[in-house]
Amino acid sequence: MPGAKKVVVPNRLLGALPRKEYQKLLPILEPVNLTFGEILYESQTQIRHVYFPNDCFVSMLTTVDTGRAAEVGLIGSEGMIGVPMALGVAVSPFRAVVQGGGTAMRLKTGDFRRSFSNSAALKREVFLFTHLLMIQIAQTAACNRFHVVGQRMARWMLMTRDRVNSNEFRITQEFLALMLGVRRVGVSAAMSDLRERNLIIYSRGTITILDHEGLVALACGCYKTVKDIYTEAQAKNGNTRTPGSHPPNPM
Amino acid sequence: MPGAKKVVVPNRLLGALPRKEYQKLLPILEPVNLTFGEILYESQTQIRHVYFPNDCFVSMLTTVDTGRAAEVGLIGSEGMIGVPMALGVAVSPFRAVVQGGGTAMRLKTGDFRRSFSNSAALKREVFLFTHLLMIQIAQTAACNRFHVVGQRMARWMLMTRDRVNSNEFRITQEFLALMLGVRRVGVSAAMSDLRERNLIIYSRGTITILDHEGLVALACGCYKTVKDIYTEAQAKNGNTRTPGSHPPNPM
DNA sequence: ACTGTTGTGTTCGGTATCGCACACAATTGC
DNA sequence: GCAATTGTGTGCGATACCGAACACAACAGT
Repeated sequence: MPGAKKVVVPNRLLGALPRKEYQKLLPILEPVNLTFGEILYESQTQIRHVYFPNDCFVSMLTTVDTGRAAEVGLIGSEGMIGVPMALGVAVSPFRAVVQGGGTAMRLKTGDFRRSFSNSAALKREVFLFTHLLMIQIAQTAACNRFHVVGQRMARWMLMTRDRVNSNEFRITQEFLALMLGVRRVGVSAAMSDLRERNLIIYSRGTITILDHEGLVALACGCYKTVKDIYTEAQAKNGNTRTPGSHPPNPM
Repeated sequence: MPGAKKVVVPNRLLGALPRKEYQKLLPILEPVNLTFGEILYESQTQIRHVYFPNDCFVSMLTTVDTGRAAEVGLIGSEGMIGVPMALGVAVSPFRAVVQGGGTAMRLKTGDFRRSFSNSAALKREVFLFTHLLMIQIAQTAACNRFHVVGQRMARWMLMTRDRVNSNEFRITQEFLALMLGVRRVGVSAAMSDLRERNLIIYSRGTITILDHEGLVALACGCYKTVKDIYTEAQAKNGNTRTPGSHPPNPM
Protein backbone atom coordinates (compact mmCIF):
# COMPACT_ATOMS: atom_id res chain seq x y z
CA MET A 1 0.00 0.00 0.00
CA PRO A 2 2.31 2.74 -1.18
CA GLY A 3 1.57 6.23 0.05
CA ALA A 4 -0.82 5.02 2.74
CA LYS A 5 -0.88 7.52 5.54
CA LYS A 6 0.26 6.30 8.92
CA VAL A 7 -2.82 6.78 11.05
CA VAL A 8 -2.69 6.82 14.81
CA VAL A 9 -5.81 5.33 16.40
CA PRO A 10 -5.55 6.02 20.09
CA ASN A 11 -9.24 5.38 20.69
CA ARG A 12 -9.19 1.81 21.76
CA LEU A 13 -12.75 1.01 20.81
CA LEU A 14 -12.05 1.96 17.22
CA GLY A 15 -8.63 0.40 17.55
CA ALA A 16 -10.19 -2.95 18.32
CA LEU A 17 -11.98 -3.00 14.98
CA PRO A 18 -10.60 -5.11 12.15
CA ARG A 19 -8.49 -2.97 9.84
CA LYS A 20 -11.04 -3.12 7.02
CA GLU A 21 -13.90 -1.97 9.16
CA TYR A 22 -11.84 0.88 10.45
CA GLN A 23 -10.84 1.95 6.96
CA LYS A 24 -14.50 2.23 6.05
CA LEU A 25 -15.09 4.57 8.95
CA LEU A 26 -12.07 6.77 8.28
CA PRO A 27 -13.59 9.03 5.63
CA ILE A 28 -16.56 9.94 7.79
CA LEU A 29 -14.74 10.22 11.10
CA GLU A 30 -14.14 13.85 11.95
CA PRO A 31 -11.25 14.69 14.28
CA VAL A 32 -12.19 17.34 16.81
CA ASN A 33 -10.60 19.14 19.69
CA LEU A 34 -12.52 19.02 22.92
CA THR A 35 -11.76 21.59 25.59
CA PHE A 36 -12.22 21.40 29.32
CA GLY A 37 -15.71 22.25 30.43
CA GLU A 38 -17.26 21.80 27.00
CA ILE A 39 -20.72 20.27 27.16
CA LEU A 40 -21.19 17.57 24.54
CA TYR A 41 -24.76 16.76 25.48
CA GLU A 42 -27.20 18.50 27.71
CA SER A 43 -29.54 16.08 29.43
CA GLN A 44 -32.71 15.21 27.50
CA THR A 45 -31.48 16.73 24.27
CA GLN A 46 -30.91 15.33 20.82
CA ILE A 47 -27.61 13.55 20.19
CA ARG A 48 -25.96 15.01 17.09
CA HIS A 49 -22.62 13.25 17.19
CA VAL A 50 -21.11 10.27 18.88
CA TYR A 51 -17.56 10.83 20.12
CA PHE A 52 -14.60 8.49 20.34
CA PRO A 53 -12.08 10.07 22.73
CA ASN A 54 -8.41 9.77 21.95
CA ASP A 55 -6.63 11.49 24.78
CA CYS A 56 -9.52 13.34 26.39
CA PHE A 57 -12.12 12.10 28.79
CA VAL A 58 -15.70 12.94 29.55
CA SER A 59 -17.97 12.82 32.60
CA MET A 60 -21.54 11.63 32.43
CA LEU A 61 -23.72 13.45 34.95
CA THR A 62 -27.19 12.75 36.25
CA THR A 63 -29.24 15.56 37.76
CA VAL A 64 -31.75 15.34 40.58
CA ASP A 65 -34.81 17.46 41.25
CA THR A 66 -32.94 19.99 43.36
CA GLY A 67 -30.71 20.82 40.41
CA ARG A 68 -27.69 19.18 41.91
CA ALA A 69 -25.79 16.72 39.75
CA ALA A 70 -23.38 13.88 40.31
CA GLU A 71 -21.06 12.01 38.02
CA VAL A 72 -22.27 8.52 37.21
CA GLY A 73 -19.69 7.57 34.59
CA LEU A 74 -16.27 8.51 33.32
CA ILE A 75 -15.39 7.71 29.71
CA GLY A 76 -12.01 7.94 28.03
CA SER A 77 -10.27 6.36 25.08
CA GLU A 78 -11.63 2.94 26.01
CA GLY A 79 -15.11 3.95 24.96
CA MET A 80 -17.58 6.15 23.22
CA ILE A 81 -19.85 9.04 24.15
CA GLY A 82 -23.36 8.49 22.85
CA VAL A 83 -24.15 4.94 23.91
CA PRO A 84 -27.93 5.49 23.67
CA MET A 85 -27.51 5.67 19.88
CA ALA A 86 -26.54 2.00 19.95
CA LEU A 87 -29.79 1.24 21.71
CA GLY A 88 -31.88 3.07 19.15
CA VAL A 89 -32.35 6.23 21.19
CA ALA A 90 -31.08 9.60 19.96
CA VAL A 91 -31.70 11.53 23.16
CA SER A 92 -29.04 11.63 25.84
CA PRO A 93 -30.32 10.91 29.34
CA PHE A 94 -27.15 12.41 30.82
CA ARG A 95 -25.18 15.56 30.62
CA ALA A 96 -21.79 14.92 29.07
CA VAL A 97 -19.03 17.31 30.15
CA VAL A 98 -15.44 17.28 28.92
CA GLN A 99 -13.36 16.67 31.99
CA GLY A 100 -9.94 16.55 30.41
CA GLY A 101 -9.34 18.36 27.14
CA GLY A 102 -7.83 16.66 24.10
CA THR A 103 -8.71 15.16 20.76
CA ALA A 104 -11.52 12.85 19.74
CA MET A 105 -13.05 11.44 16.58
CA ARG A 106 -16.71 11.96 16.01
CA LEU A 107 -19.46 10.71 13.74
CA LYS A 108 -22.71 12.37 12.83
CA THR A 109 -25.62 10.41 14.26
CA GLY A 110 -26.83 9.46 10.79
CA ASP A 111 -23.40 8.21 9.79
CA PHE A 112 -23.10 6.29 13.02
CA ARG A 113 -26.47 4.68 12.54
CA ARG A 114 -25.55 3.49 9.06
CA SER A 115 -22.06 2.29 9.93
CA PHE A 116 -23.36 0.64 13.04
CA SER A 117 -26.02 -1.42 11.32
CA ASN A 118 -23.54 -2.46 8.62
CA SER A 119 -20.67 -3.49 10.85
CA ALA A 120 -20.96 -6.51 13.10
CA ALA A 121 -17.57 -5.67 14.57
CA LEU A 122 -18.57 -2.13 15.49
CA LYS A 123 -21.75 -3.45 17.04
CA ARG A 124 -19.80 -5.94 19.08
CA GLU A 125 -17.40 -3.32 20.38
CA VAL A 126 -20.04 -0.74 21.15
CA PHE A 127 -22.32 -3.23 22.87
CA LEU A 128 -19.49 -4.53 24.96
CA PHE A 129 -18.66 -1.00 26.00
CA THR A 130 -22.32 -0.33 26.77
CA HIS A 131 -22.24 -3.31 29.08
CA LEU A 132 -19.11 -2.05 30.80
CA LEU A 133 -20.52 1.44 31.20
CA MET A 134 -23.62 0.00 32.82
CA ILE A 135 -21.44 -1.83 35.30
CA GLN A 136 -19.51 1.34 36.07
CA ILE A 137 -22.71 3.26 36.69
CA ALA A 138 -24.12 0.56 38.94
CA GLN A 139 -20.90 0.37 40.92
CA THR A 140 -21.05 4.13 41.34
CA ALA A 141 -24.56 3.78 42.74
CA ALA A 142 -23.38 1.33 45.40
CA CYS A 143 -20.19 3.31 45.99
CA ASN A 144 -22.19 6.47 46.65
CA ARG A 145 -24.15 4.55 49.22
CA PHE A 146 -21.35 2.97 51.21
CA HIS A 147 -18.09 4.82 50.87
CA VAL A 148 -16.82 8.02 52.39
CA VAL A 149 -15.61 11.03 50.46
CA GLY A 150 -11.93 10.16 50.83
CA GLN A 151 -12.35 6.73 49.32
CA ARG A 152 -14.54 7.92 46.50
CA MET A 153 -12.16 10.75 45.70
CA ALA A 154 -9.23 8.36 45.58
CA ARG A 155 -11.24 6.14 43.25
CA TRP A 156 -11.96 9.13 41.02
CA MET A 157 -8.27 10.05 40.83
CA LEU A 158 -7.31 6.53 39.91
CA MET A 159 -9.97 6.25 37.25
CA THR A 160 -8.83 9.56 35.83
CA ARG A 161 -5.22 8.49 35.89
CA ASP A 162 -6.09 5.43 33.85
CA ARG A 163 -7.91 7.54 31.31
CA VAL A 164 -5.36 10.30 30.85
CA ASN A 165 -2.60 7.72 31.12
CA SER A 166 -0.54 10.02 33.30
CA ASN A 167 0.08 10.58 36.99
CA GLU A 168 -0.55 14.27 36.57
CA PHE A 169 -3.80 15.93 35.57
CA ARG A 170 -5.72 19.11 36.18
CA ILE A 171 -8.85 19.43 38.32
CA THR A 172 -9.81 21.97 40.93
CA GLN A 173 -11.26 21.00 44.28
CA GLU A 174 -14.36 22.96 43.47
CA PHE A 175 -14.96 21.00 40.29
CA LEU A 176 -14.11 17.68 41.84
CA ALA A 177 -16.62 18.42 44.60
CA LEU A 178 -19.27 18.93 41.93
CA MET A 179 -18.44 15.57 40.35
CA LEU A 180 -18.57 13.72 43.64
CA GLY A 181 -21.65 15.58 44.78
CA VAL A 182 -20.10 16.87 48.02
CA ARG A 183 -18.99 20.19 49.45
CA ARG A 184 -15.64 21.59 48.50
CA VAL A 185 -14.54 21.48 52.12
CA GLY A 186 -14.99 17.72 52.05
CA VAL A 187 -12.70 17.43 49.07
CA SER A 188 -10.28 19.88 50.63
CA ALA A 189 -10.00 17.83 53.80
CA ALA A 190 -9.72 14.52 51.96
CA MET A 191 -7.03 15.90 49.67
CA SER A 192 -4.83 17.29 52.38
CA ASP A 193 -5.18 13.93 54.07
CA LEU A 194 -3.82 12.24 50.94
CA ARG A 195 -1.02 14.79 50.81
CA GLU A 196 -0.07 14.15 54.41
CA ARG A 197 0.17 10.47 53.59
CA ASN A 198 2.51 11.35 50.70
CA LEU A 199 0.18 9.75 48.17
CA ILE A 200 -0.31 12.88 46.09
CA ILE A 201 0.81 16.45 45.74
CA TYR A 202 -1.34 19.23 44.39
CA SER A 203 -1.48 22.92 43.85
CA ARG A 204 -4.12 25.14 42.37
CA GLY A 205 -5.78 22.67 40.07
CA THR A 206 -2.90 20.34 39.31
CA ILE A 207 -2.80 16.95 40.95
CA THR A 208 0.15 14.56 40.84
CA ILE A 209 -0.12 11.00 42.04
CA LEU A 210 3.07 10.02 43.86
CA ASP A 211 2.16 6.61 45.17
CA HIS A 212 -0.20 4.71 42.96
CA GLU A 213 -0.22 1.57 45.07
CA GLY A 214 -0.85 3.52 48.21
CA LEU A 215 -3.75 5.33 46.60
CA VAL A 216 -5.29 2.06 45.49
CA ALA A 217 -4.98 0.73 49.02
CA LEU A 218 -6.81 3.73 50.38
CA ALA A 219 -9.51 3.91 47.70
CA CYS A 220 -12.60 1.76 47.99
CA GLY A 221 -12.64 -1.58 46.23
CA CYS A 222 -15.00 -0.18 43.62
CA TYR A 223 -11.97 1.03 41.71
CA LYS A 224 -10.37 -2.38 41.42
CA THR A 225 -13.67 -4.17 40.88
CA VAL A 226 -14.58 -2.11 37.84
CA LYS A 227 -11.07 -1.92 36.49
CA ASP A 228 -10.67 -5.68 36.60
CA ILE A 229 -13.90 -6.15 34.69
CA TYR A 230 -12.81 -3.66 32.05
CA THR A 231 -9.40 -5.25 31.73
CA GLU A 232 -10.72 -8.76 31.43
CA ALA A 233 -13.39 -7.85 28.90
CA GLN A 234 -10.94 -6.00 26.72
CA ALA A 235 -8.30 -8.67 26.97
CA LYS A 236 -10.75 -11.29 25.77
CA ASN A 237 -11.82 -9.01 23.03
CA GLY A 238 -9.40 -6.61 21.40
CA ASN A 239 -6.26 -8.60 21.79
CA THR A 240 -7.19 -11.63 19.77
CA ARG A 241 -8.46 -9.74 16.77
CA THR A 242 -6.05 -6.85 16.42
CA PRO A 243 -2.66 -7.80 17.74
CA GLY A 244 -0.43 -4.79 17.95
CA SER A 245 -2.85 -2.39 16.32
CA HIS A 246 -2.81 -0.04 19.26
CA PRO A 247 -0.40 0.99 22.00
CA PRO A 248 -0.01 -1.10 25.15
CA ASN A 249 -3.21 -0.96 27.09
CA PRO A 250 -2.85 0.51 30.56
CA MET A 251 -6.38 -0.34 31.65
CA MET B 1 -58.49 -17.75 13.29
CA PRO B 2 -60.76 -20.49 14.60
CA GLY B 3 -59.56 -22.39 17.65
CA ALA B 4 -56.81 -19.90 18.40
CA LYS B 5 -56.09 -19.97 22.10
CA LYS B 6 -56.67 -16.75 23.96
CA VAL B 7 -53.24 -15.99 25.32
CA VAL B 8 -52.67 -13.54 28.12
CA VAL B 9 -49.38 -11.66 27.78
CA PRO B 10 -48.95 -9.61 30.91
CA ASN B 11 -45.28 -9.02 30.25
CA ARG B 12 -45.39 -5.73 28.48
CA LEU B 13 -42.10 -6.11 26.68
CA LEU B 14 -43.33 -9.26 24.97
CA GLY B 15 -46.76 -7.68 24.67
CA ALA B 16 -45.32 -4.87 22.60
CA LEU B 17 -44.12 -7.31 19.95
CA PRO B 18 -46.11 -7.72 16.76
CA ARG B 19 -48.41 -10.70 17.03
CA LYS B 20 -46.39 -12.73 14.53
CA GLU B 21 -43.13 -12.26 16.34
CA TYR B 22 -44.74 -13.21 19.60
CA GLN B 23 -46.24 -16.36 18.09
CA LYS B 24 -42.78 -17.46 17.04
CA LEU B 25 -41.55 -17.13 20.60
CA LEU B 26 -44.48 -18.94 22.20
CA PRO B 27 -43.29 -22.52 21.70
CA ILE B 28 -39.94 -21.86 23.34
CA LEU B 29 -41.14 -19.57 26.12
CA GLU B 30 -41.34 -21.51 29.36
CA PRO B 31 -43.74 -20.27 32.05
CA VAL B 32 -42.19 -20.43 35.49
CA ASN B 33 -43.15 -19.56 39.01
CA LEU B 34 -40.72 -17.35 40.83
CA THR B 35 -40.84 -17.25 44.60
CA PHE B 36 -39.78 -14.52 46.97
CA GLY B 37 -36.08 -14.58 47.75
CA GLU B 38 -35.17 -16.79 44.82
CA ILE B 39 -31.86 -15.83 43.27
CA LEU B 40 -32.03 -15.79 39.48
CA TYR B 41 -28.41 -14.81 38.96
CA GLU B 42 -25.52 -14.65 41.32
CA SER B 43 -23.09 -11.88 40.42
CA GLN B 44 -20.36 -12.87 37.95
CA THR B 45 -22.01 -16.13 36.98
CA GLN B 46 -23.26 -17.51 33.69
CA ILE B 47 -26.72 -16.46 32.58
CA ARG B 48 -28.76 -19.57 31.73
CA HIS B 49 -32.17 -18.02 31.14
CA VAL B 50 -33.57 -14.60 30.47
CA TYR B 51 -36.81 -13.87 32.32
CA PHE B 52 -39.85 -11.84 31.29
CA PRO B 53 -41.82 -11.12 34.49
CA ASN B 54 -45.59 -11.19 34.34
CA ASP B 55 -46.74 -10.29 37.81
CA CYS B 56 -43.49 -10.69 39.72
CA PHE B 57 -40.59 -8.29 40.08
CA VAL B 58 -36.90 -8.61 40.61
CA SER B 59 -34.15 -6.53 42.26
CA MET B 60 -30.74 -6.06 40.70
CA LEU B 61 -28.05 -5.73 43.36
CA THR B 62 -24.47 -4.57 43.19
CA THR B 63 -22.01 -5.64 45.86
CA VAL B 64 -19.07 -3.69 47.24
CA ASP B 65 -15.81 -4.93 48.67
CA THR B 66 -17.12 -5.11 52.22
CA GLY B 67 -19.75 -7.61 51.15
CA ARG B 68 -22.59 -5.18 51.53
CA ALA B 69 -24.99 -4.82 48.64
CA ALA B 70 -27.48 -2.26 47.44
CA GLU B 71 -30.26 -2.38 44.92
CA VAL B 72 -29.46 -0.56 41.70
CA GLY B 73 -32.50 -1.54 39.66
CA LEU B 74 -36.01 -2.87 40.01
CA ILE B 75 -37.55 -4.78 37.10
CA GLY B 76 -41.14 -5.88 36.67
CA SER B 77 -43.46 -6.70 33.81
CA GLU B 78 -42.21 -3.74 31.81
CA GLY B 79 -38.88 -5.43 31.22
CA MET B 80 -36.59 -8.38 31.14
CA ILE B 81 -34.01 -9.93 33.45
CA GLY B 82 -30.82 -10.71 31.56
CA VAL B 83 -30.09 -7.51 29.68
CA PRO B 84 -26.38 -8.34 29.27
CA MET B 85 -27.40 -11.09 26.84
CA ALA B 86 -28.62 -8.38 24.48
CA LEU B 87 -25.17 -6.83 24.62
CA GLY B 88 -23.41 -10.07 23.79
CA VAL B 89 -22.40 -10.91 27.33
CA ALA B 90 -23.62 -14.07 29.06
CA VAL B 91 -22.33 -13.22 32.52
CA SER B 92 -24.49 -11.23 34.90
CA PRO B 93 -22.68 -8.35 36.60
CA PHE B 94 -25.45 -8.15 39.21
CA ARG B 95 -27.21 -10.39 41.62
CA ALA B 96 -30.85 -10.78 40.65
CA VAL B 97 -33.22 -11.52 43.54
CA VAL B 98 -36.94 -12.11 43.27
CA GLN B 99 -38.54 -9.39 45.33
CA GLY B 100 -42.16 -10.19 44.72
CA GLY B 101 -43.18 -13.74 43.81
CA GLY B 102 -45.29 -14.54 40.78
CA THR B 103 -45.11 -15.87 37.26
CA ALA B 104 -42.68 -15.15 34.47
CA MET B 105 -41.81 -16.47 31.04
CA ARG B 106 -38.28 -17.50 30.39
CA LEU B 107 -36.03 -18.41 27.48
CA LYS B 108 -32.87 -20.46 27.50
CA THR B 109 -29.91 -18.28 26.60
CA GLY B 110 -29.37 -20.13 23.35
CA ASP B 111 -33.00 -19.71 22.33
CA PHE B 112 -32.89 -16.06 23.28
CA ARG B 113 -29.76 -15.49 21.23
CA ARG B 114 -31.34 -17.04 18.15
CA SER B 115 -34.70 -15.33 18.50
CA PHE B 116 -33.02 -12.05 19.28
CA SER B 117 -30.84 -12.00 16.19
CA ASN B 118 -33.81 -12.99 14.01
CA SER B 119 -36.31 -10.49 15.29
CA ALA B 120 -35.87 -6.79 14.69
CA ALA B 121 -38.89 -6.11 16.86
CA LEU B 122 -37.51 -8.05 19.80
CA LYS B 123 -34.22 -6.23 19.43
CA ARG B 124 -35.95 -2.91 19.41
CA GLU B 125 -37.92 -3.67 22.55
CA VAL B 126 -35.00 -5.14 24.45
CA PHE B 127 -32.63 -2.33 23.52
CA LEU B 128 -35.17 0.26 24.52
CA PHE B 129 -35.56 -1.46 27.86
CA THR B 130 -31.78 -1.64 28.26
CA HIS B 131 -31.68 2.10 27.77
CA LEU B 132 -34.39 2.64 30.36
CA LEU B 133 -32.68 0.35 32.85
CA MET B 134 -29.46 2.29 32.45
CA ILE B 135 -31.30 5.49 33.25
CA GLN B 136 -32.86 3.91 36.31
CA ILE B 137 -29.47 2.77 37.55
CA ALA B 138 -27.89 6.17 36.99
CA GLN B 139 -30.74 7.91 38.75
CA THR B 140 -30.26 5.54 41.67
CA ALA B 141 -26.60 6.52 41.81
CA ALA B 142 -27.48 10.20 42.11
CA CYS B 143 -30.38 9.44 44.46
CA ASN B 144 -28.09 7.51 46.78
CA ARG B 145 -25.87 10.52 46.91
CA PHE B 146 -28.37 13.26 47.63
CA HIS B 147 -31.51 11.94 49.24
CA VAL B 148 -32.27 10.83 52.76
CA VAL B 149 -33.59 7.43 53.76
CA GLY B 150 -37.19 8.56 54.02
CA GLN B 151 -37.28 9.90 50.50
CA ARG B 152 -35.51 6.92 49.01
CA MET B 153 -37.79 4.53 50.84
CA ALA B 154 -40.88 6.34 49.58
CA ARG B 155 -39.45 6.13 46.07
CA TRP B 156 -38.92 2.40 46.50
CA MET B 157 -42.51 1.88 47.62
CA LEU B 158 -43.85 3.80 44.67
CA MET B 159 -41.69 1.93 42.19
CA THR B 160 -42.83 -1.32 43.73
CA ARG B 161 -46.45 -0.26 43.63
CA ASP B 162 -46.16 0.41 39.93
CA ARG B 163 -44.66 -3.00 39.33
CA VAL B 164 -47.07 -5.09 41.39
CA ASN B 165 -49.90 -2.87 40.21
CA SER B 166 -51.40 -2.81 43.67
CA ASN B 167 -51.34 -0.57 46.73
CA GLU B 168 -50.54 -3.54 48.93
CA PHE B 169 -47.41 -5.65 48.86
CA ARG B 170 -45.18 -7.62 51.18
CA ILE B 171 -41.72 -6.53 52.35
CA THR B 172 -40.16 -6.60 55.80
CA GLN B 173 -38.23 -3.66 57.19
CA GLU B 174 -35.19 -5.85 57.49
CA PHE B 175 -35.26 -6.72 53.80
CA LEU B 176 -36.06 -3.21 52.70
CA ALA B 177 -33.08 -1.98 54.70
CA LEU B 178 -30.88 -4.41 52.76
CA MET B 179 -32.19 -3.07 49.46
CA LEU B 180 -31.65 0.54 50.42
CA GLY B 181 -28.29 -0.22 52.01
CA VAL B 182 -29.17 1.23 55.39
CA ARG B 183 -29.80 -0.07 58.90
CA ARG B 184 -33.16 -1.46 59.81
CA VAL B 185 -33.62 1.26 62.42
CA GLY B 186 -33.45 3.82 59.65
CA VAL B 187 -36.24 2.12 57.77
CA SER B 188 -38.19 1.65 60.98
CA ALA B 189 -38.06 5.34 61.79
CA ALA B 190 -38.88 6.41 58.25
CA MET B 191 -41.82 4.02 58.07
CA SER B 192 -43.44 5.10 61.29
CA ASP B 193 -43.04 8.65 60.05
CA LEU B 194 -45.02 7.75 56.93
CA ARG B 195 -47.63 6.05 59.08
CA GLU B 196 -48.01 9.09 61.28
CA ARG B 197 -48.63 11.14 58.18
CA ASN B 198 -51.35 8.67 57.20
CA LEU B 199 -49.60 7.87 53.93
CA ILE B 200 -49.26 4.14 54.58
CA ILE B 201 -50.19 1.44 57.04
CA TYR B 202 -48.10 -1.63 57.67
CA SER B 203 -47.81 -4.64 59.88
CA ARG B 204 -45.34 -7.49 59.95
CA GLY B 205 -44.25 -7.43 56.36
CA THR B 206 -47.35 -6.10 54.68
CA ILE B 207 -47.41 -2.54 53.46
CA THR B 208 -50.47 -0.70 52.19
CA ILE B 209 -50.26 2.64 50.50
CA LEU B 210 -53.16 4.84 51.60
CA ASP B 211 -52.27 8.12 49.96
CA HIS B 212 -50.45 7.75 46.69
CA GLU B 213 -50.30 11.46 45.94
CA GLY B 214 -48.99 12.23 49.38
CA LEU B 215 -46.30 9.62 49.06
CA VAL B 216 -45.18 11.04 45.73
CA ALA B 217 -44.99 14.48 47.29
CA LEU B 218 -42.75 13.17 50.04
CA ALA B 219 -40.54 10.96 47.86
CA CYS B 220 -37.60 12.46 46.03
CA GLY B 221 -38.10 13.60 42.45
CA CYS B 222 -36.12 10.60 41.25
CA TYR B 223 -39.34 8.63 41.27
CA LYS B 224 -41.20 10.94 38.96
CA THR B 225 -38.18 11.59 36.77
CA VAL B 226 -37.65 7.94 35.95
CA LYS B 227 -41.33 7.10 35.74
CA ASP B 228 -41.97 9.88 33.24
CA ILE B 229 -39.13 8.65 31.05
CA TYR B 230 -40.49 5.09 31.15
CA THR B 231 -44.01 6.24 30.38
CA GLU B 232 -42.99 8.40 27.50
CA ALA B 233 -40.73 5.81 25.93
CA GLN B 234 -43.35 3.11 26.14
CA ALA B 235 -46.13 5.35 24.89
CA LYS B 236 -44.11 6.21 21.81
CA ASN B 237 -43.34 2.59 21.33
CA GLY B 238 -45.80 -0.11 22.28
CA ASN B 239 -49.00 1.80 21.73
CA THR B 240 -48.66 2.49 18.06
CA ARG B 241 -47.87 -1.05 17.06
CA THR B 242 -50.08 -3.17 19.29
CA PRO B 243 -53.23 -1.31 20.18
CA GLY B 244 -55.17 -3.14 22.83
CA SER B 245 -52.87 -6.14 22.93
CA HIS B 246 -52.22 -5.75 26.61
CA PRO B 247 -54.01 -4.33 29.65
CA PRO B 248 -53.94 -0.59 30.37
CA ASN B 249 -50.47 0.42 31.25
CA PRO B 250 -50.11 1.78 34.78
CA MET B 251 -46.52 2.87 34.34
C1' DA C 1 -49.88 -23.73 76.82
C1' DC C 2 -45.33 -23.12 75.83
C1' DT C 3 -41.29 -22.08 73.12
C1' DG C 4 -38.73 -20.43 69.42
C1' DT C 5 -38.70 -17.41 65.53
C1' DT C 6 -39.64 -13.36 63.23
C1' DG C 7 -40.86 -8.50 62.79
C1' DT C 8 -40.86 -4.01 64.95
C1' DG C 9 -39.68 -0.11 68.31
C1' DT C 10 -36.30 2.39 71.05
C1' DT C 11 -31.96 4.03 73.06
C1' DC C 12 -26.94 5.34 73.12
C1' DG C 13 -22.57 7.40 71.88
C1' DG C 14 -19.81 8.24 67.79
C1' DT C 15 -18.87 10.01 63.09
C1' DA C 16 -19.47 11.83 58.29
C1' DT C 17 -21.37 15.20 56.12
C1' DC C 18 -24.16 19.30 55.88
C1' DG C 19 -24.73 24.73 55.23
C1' DC C 20 -22.59 28.77 55.90
C1' DA C 21 -19.07 31.99 56.62
C1' DC C 22 -14.54 33.96 56.72
C1' DA C 23 -9.41 34.16 55.79
C1' DC C 24 -5.73 33.94 52.91
C1' DA C 25 -2.62 32.75 49.03
C1' DA C 26 -1.67 32.36 44.15
C1' DT C 27 -2.57 33.87 39.73
C1' DT C 28 -4.37 37.02 36.10
C1' DG C 29 -5.54 41.40 33.93
C1' DC C 30 -4.93 46.05 33.61
C1' DG D 1 2.37 47.56 40.86
C1' DC D 2 -2.45 47.06 42.10
C1' DA D 3 -7.00 45.05 41.86
C1' DA D 4 -9.90 41.34 40.79
C1' DT D 5 -10.44 36.58 40.32
C1' DT D 6 -9.61 31.97 41.48
C1' DG D 7 -8.09 28.18 44.43
C1' DT D 8 -7.40 26.48 49.05
C1' DG D 9 -7.68 26.18 54.32
C1' DT D 10 -10.40 26.50 58.58
C1' DG D 11 -14.14 26.95 62.07
C1' DC D 12 -18.97 26.28 63.73
C1' DG D 13 -23.32 24.26 65.00
C1' DA D 14 -26.78 21.11 63.04
C1' DT D 15 -28.26 16.72 61.24
C1' DA D 16 -28.41 12.05 59.18
C1' DC D 17 -26.68 7.94 59.69
C1' DC D 18 -23.68 4.50 61.86
C1' DG D 19 -22.93 0.00 64.97
C1' DA D 20 -24.50 -2.20 68.81
C1' DA D 21 -27.69 -3.58 72.10
C1' DC D 22 -32.04 -4.50 74.34
C1' DA D 23 -37.30 -4.96 74.72
C1' DC D 24 -41.42 -6.51 73.15
C1' DA D 25 -45.24 -8.21 70.18
C1' DA D 26 -47.05 -11.35 66.71
C1' DC D 27 -46.98 -15.66 64.84
C1' DA D 28 -45.76 -20.82 64.09
C1' DG D 29 -44.82 -25.38 65.66
C1' DT D 30 -45.07 -28.80 69.07
